This record gives sequence, C-alpha cells and structure tokens, in this order.
Amino acid sequence: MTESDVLLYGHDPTPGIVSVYADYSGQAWVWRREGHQVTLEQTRFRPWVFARDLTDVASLVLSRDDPEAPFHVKELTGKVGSLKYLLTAKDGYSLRRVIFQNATQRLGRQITGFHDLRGYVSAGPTEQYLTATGRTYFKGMSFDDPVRLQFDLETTSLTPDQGRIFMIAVRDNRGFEKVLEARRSAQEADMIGELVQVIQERDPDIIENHNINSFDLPFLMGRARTLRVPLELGRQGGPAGIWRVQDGRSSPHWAVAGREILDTIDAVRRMDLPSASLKAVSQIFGIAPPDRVYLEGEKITETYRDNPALVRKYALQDVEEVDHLARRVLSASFALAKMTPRPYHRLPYAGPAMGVLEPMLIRAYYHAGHALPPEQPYHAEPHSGGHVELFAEGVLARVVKADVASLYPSVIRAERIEPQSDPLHVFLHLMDRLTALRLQHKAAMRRGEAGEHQAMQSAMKLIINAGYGYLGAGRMALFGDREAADQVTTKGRDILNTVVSDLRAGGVTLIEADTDGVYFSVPEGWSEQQERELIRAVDAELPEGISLEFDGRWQAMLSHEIKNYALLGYDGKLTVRGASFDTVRTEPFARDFMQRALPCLLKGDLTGVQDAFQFTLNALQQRQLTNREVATRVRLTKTPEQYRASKRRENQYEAMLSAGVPWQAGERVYQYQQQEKGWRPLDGNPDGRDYDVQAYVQTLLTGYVTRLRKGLTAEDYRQLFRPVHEQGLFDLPVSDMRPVWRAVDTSRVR
DNA sequence: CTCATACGGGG
DNA sequence: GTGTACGTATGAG
Repeated sequence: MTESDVLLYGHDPTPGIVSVYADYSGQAWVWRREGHQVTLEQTRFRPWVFARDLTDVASLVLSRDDPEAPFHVKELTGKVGSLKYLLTAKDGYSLRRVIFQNATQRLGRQITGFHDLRGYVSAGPTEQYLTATGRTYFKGMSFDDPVRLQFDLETTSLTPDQGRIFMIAVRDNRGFEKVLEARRSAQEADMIGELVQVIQERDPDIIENHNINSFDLPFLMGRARTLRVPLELGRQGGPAGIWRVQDGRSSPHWAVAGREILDTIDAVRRMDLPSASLKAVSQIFGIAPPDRVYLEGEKITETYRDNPALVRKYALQDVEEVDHLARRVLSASFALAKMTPRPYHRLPYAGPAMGVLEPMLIRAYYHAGHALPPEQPYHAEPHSGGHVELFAEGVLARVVKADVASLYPSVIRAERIEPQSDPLHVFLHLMDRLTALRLQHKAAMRRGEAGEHQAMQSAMKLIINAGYGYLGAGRMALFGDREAADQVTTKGRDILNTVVSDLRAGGVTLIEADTDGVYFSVPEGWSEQQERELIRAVDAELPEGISLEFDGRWQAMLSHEIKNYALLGYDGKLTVRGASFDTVRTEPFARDFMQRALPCLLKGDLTGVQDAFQFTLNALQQRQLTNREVATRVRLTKTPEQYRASKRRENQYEAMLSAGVPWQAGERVYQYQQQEKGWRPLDGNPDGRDYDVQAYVQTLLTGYVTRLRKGLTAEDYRQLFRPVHEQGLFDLPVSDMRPVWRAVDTSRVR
C-alpha cells in the first residue's frame, strides 16, 4: 500500500515511530523502532497557533521574516475573518501565556485555554509536533511490529484503599509470559517492583488491557503510593512519571513518555455490543478459548486461597484474551494512527470526525500556508436528519431488509458536496481517497491476500462515515457546514423515498424505513432469489454511485415501534432491538419470559405464548422463583450523607436505609420488592422467595406482556393474558388465533 | 415531554 | 508546565 498521499499520511515518510512526547516548550521525544532496535530522537519544533487577528499578541515582538525568531507570524492566504495568522514560537508556553493574559484583560474574564477563546485554533503539543512535521505513527509497520505488552491485576477489592493486589499476569507479543504473585500482603510491594522491572526489561512500545485506564492503572498507582514503591512505566530518556490526560470526560486516561497506553474498552464501547465486558466481548467475537476459566469477581480472592493454580490460569487467559481482542478492535486505530497527526493512544476514544478527520484537514491547511475557516454562523435549529417512517406494526412474515450502501458518503461523493469553507477541497479529496483505499482493501480481502486489509477497510469506513457527521457537527467543527449537511440529508431522503416507492410498486408490504434501510415483508411463496431480484431491480433505478443492497432475511418480525422490533431468523435465532425489549434493568424472570414468548409469537404459535405467560405467572405466584430472579440492578451514586442531605426520596436509597445496610457512592447493588415491605437490598436474602408477588405480576403485565400487544387482536390479547381460571364464556380456542399486523400512517422526519 | 447527569467496566 | 467533547439510559424538572 502506498503511503505517498500527503493529505492522507502527512508529508514526512519517516517509518517506525512508536511513540511521541512533546511539550509546549518545543521539545519533542520521538521513539522509533527498527526491528529489535528502539532509538530515541530528541528534537525541537515550533509550537503554533492559528489566529484571526493579532490583538492579543500586540505586546510581542513578532518577526515576519525570521522563522527562527522567538516569535514569528506568517500571514496566510484566506478570506476576511478567517484565521489567517500562523503564530509560531520558540517557546509555546510564553506564546500561550501572552495570548491568555491579553485576552483575559480584553474580555474581562479569566482565560486559561483556547477552548474558552474565539478566534484561535491550536492543539496539544504532540499533535502540534505531528502536524508541523507531517509525521505520523507506525509508518511501514504492521500491528504486531511494535512490542505490545498486556498486564492484568487480580485484587481483593475494586478500590485500592480497601484491598490489595495479589497477582499480576503479564505477557507480550514476543512470547513472554509470567504470573507475579503476592500471597502475603508483605510481598505486594516487591511484586509491584517486579512488574516495573518486567516492563523496563521487555521495553514494550504499547501497554494494553481491558479497562486499564479506569481500573488497573489507578489501582496500581494507589497501591504504589501507599507502599511507597516507585512506579516508573515510561521509557528511559523521556520525562518520568505517569499523568492523567485531560480529555474532558469523566473517565480518566493515562499517559507515560515513550509508551502508548491502550485500553481495549475504549474501542469496544463504540461497537454497540450488548456488553463491553472482556468476557462477554470475547465470547461474541469467538476468541475465548474452549477451556476458559470464569470466576466471579467477588469470589476471586477466596478461590485464590483454595485453588491458586486456577486463578493463575484465569489471569493468564485474561491477558491472552486482551491480546486477541486488541488485534481485533484496535487495528482500526492502529491503521488511522498512520494517517492522522495524533498519538495512537488517543484514537480509540477520539471521535472519528473531530479526533481524526479534522486534524488531517488542519494539517493540510497548515502545510498549504492557507488560513483556517472563520467561525460558522450560529444556527438555533439542529440540521434536518434522515427519513424515518413506520409503515406497519405487528407480526409480519417473510421479512427482508435492504439498505443503501454507505448512503451519506455516497451522496457526498456523487453530488460533490463539500464544506463551503474548504477552498483547497481537502474534505472531498480525503473522502475520495479513503473510499478508493477502502475498496482496494476490500478487494484484497476478497482475494484472500495476507495483510491487515480488514483493519484498513474498517478504519477507512469509520472516517468516511464520519464525514457527514462532521459537516453537521455544528460550531465545534472547524470545517463544519450546516448547509452542506442539509444537502446530504435532503438527497438521502430523496433516495430513500425512491427506494420505498419502488419496493412498494414491486408488490411487497413495507414495515419500516430508517435513514438508509428498509424492512419489508414479501408475499407468500417468494423465494430468496425473488427477494434479491426485486432489490436489484430497485437498485438499477438509483443514481450512479448509489446502490441498494440485500441486508438479510428473517422468517418473521414483530414491529413494535420505530427502531423497536424482534426478528426471528430462519435458523430460529431471535434478535431484539430497542429499549422496549431489553435493557440492563430487565429482571431475569422477565428476560426469560420474553425469550420464551417472542419466538412463539413470531412463529404464530399463540398457545406457546400463552404457555410462556402462564409459566411465568405460575412461577411468580407459586414462588418458584428466587429473589435473585426478580431483582434489578441499581446504582447508588450518592453517599449516605449526600442522600440524607437531598430533598428527593428515592426507592433505592430508602431500601438501603430501612435495611440498615451501609453503602458507598458508586456501588452497584441488586434490589427487589419484598412482600409488604417494599424495596430491599437483595444481599440479605438472594435465595429467598419473599418477593412481592402482586408487584411482579404487575411488572410482567405492564412492562413486558404489553410488548406483544401489537402482534395480537385486542380480544386475543385480553384472552391470552388472563389468569387461567378466568376462562370466559365466549373464548376462542387459542390454537385458532393468529398473530396480526396493521398498517400505520404515522410518518415523520427527524 | 425536554434537559441534565451518570454510567460503562474492573476484583 | 500536556492535551476539551462517546453514546446512551435514567433521573430531575
């Protein structure tokens, strides 16, 4: 693959950069790997700021012709009002200080950063270095060329002031593997020292774990502080220490000089999976080994006491799983790190638009010596969205989904829509090049060629799809353009409308349309080939560059509300979408009910639906369930003191207080409704059966049974979900009932 | 209903 | 002496 497109990769082809640390004083440390050798280049760069005018730097001596002067200004080509002054300095701290001081005076409020100051664009030091030099990480490297090390702590608690570390599993992608242990508290300090030593000796470029930023590192730092063990995880020659990356979000991120700290959870969280936990995700991706040991968090300490070998195995499997998971979920970020002027560790949690695309746009303007765009005009209204429409609700058979492949990116490229503030046409160039590259990688994948084609193509896709969102991102997006974004959605709605009416003309029953996809039901007797032919025929009518694709087929669908539905595959697999059907708070008994009832409803087996209902009702009434199976998980965010001080009474806290159970802020507990006593913590009696039957029957009826309503006639619904002893005189045999659907005429545009 | 805040996940 | 910004569910008003 060529890395010669300077807009895509930056203009400096230096290979093998594995980590960069820079500061505002203009110093930069660049670590490069060539095979086994890692070299540190200590260098300087000129910190930069794009400015709209020079008012805040009027007190500085600004050179216009000596680019090495303490402060330099270059007037850039650009329109009136654009950021047409590129200020650079030998020492970026002084430049920033002067600007903030003068702006504070001018505006009469404390200015401490560019984020609360209009008329400037700058970046963090490492990003400035990469932008100014045109360098990027990892050029010429594959995912496993850097040394990647994973470590995972086993602890006696979730917080370092209440527990300690008793085990650390550590491995790397060069074959190293070790389990460090501290059976007794007195050995913990030595074990931490040993981890530091392992890291210094194995000298990884990248340190990975799942949730490393919110768990392992804070825990490790907490213990090291308490035990007074020096914790140097960074590389020799660079600034020492470990520091919190200020990224404005609640969860912390950490950085050390010379190594990239990567958290697989950041990448997993944006994948829209039912859970982001390591174990769940590993199973979904099929990377859990067949002999995987699963231990409940709370039981790990006691398991270690009785069976340390099992915990060792568990801990090693954790780090091995992280290695596989990282290869799977971080390779897109790895690929993007070769393109965008940002450190690798930021990419899994940087947004693809502001975090990846915009830095590339800024870099292009920096190198062209062209001004950055002025601020966008303010729009009170959000820009218009996609076409969303529900055509039918209830149970429909023979369901097919068709979608327009990459609708918005295709519209952007086909209609040549670009930000009006992008005279260099960088946006469209990037869209075109990324799409072309994506297609190359997809083709290579299809030919079965070796290499990271899957990672590359998904990385490209990520950024291409971000293009539209970026245009509509509002004032935060430097090159955002509301009108351009509106053009994209307008065209997108036109296309979807065409698809919808052409499909309808093809004789199918439409169910729902959402932005770029349509679910519909085909007439009885249609073969899959006929379904695909219809989609091909509709596709043929679409404009050049836009294509409709077959996206799946199911034996039936329960359409409940827009974006809330259940599908039953031809293989019998049930898929539910939307908060109506399943959330984290869903009680186990209710989840079980839905899993039993939905497939029956979708197959038209209403006897089965009734059985599922009676089964659950019976189980509740006969107290065949335990409290655990009716409990919901709640989170106690306030401390007891905070709660007592607050006005509002909340069930979950009252439950803890009335039971006399202490809690800590942030704690997660299970609670259930106890007979006559209301909400109680589950902990006291998880295997008991003293739950409030009436309350849970009510929950079943109002919270879950109602989700099936759209698939039944009103009479059938009433009859099916009535207690069995209340048989009515005019009841129909259930075996004669059939699920129903009806057309709806609510249409709206988001 | 809309707006704001908290969460995820880790032992 | 680094570095603003995720997506979604629930609670508050």
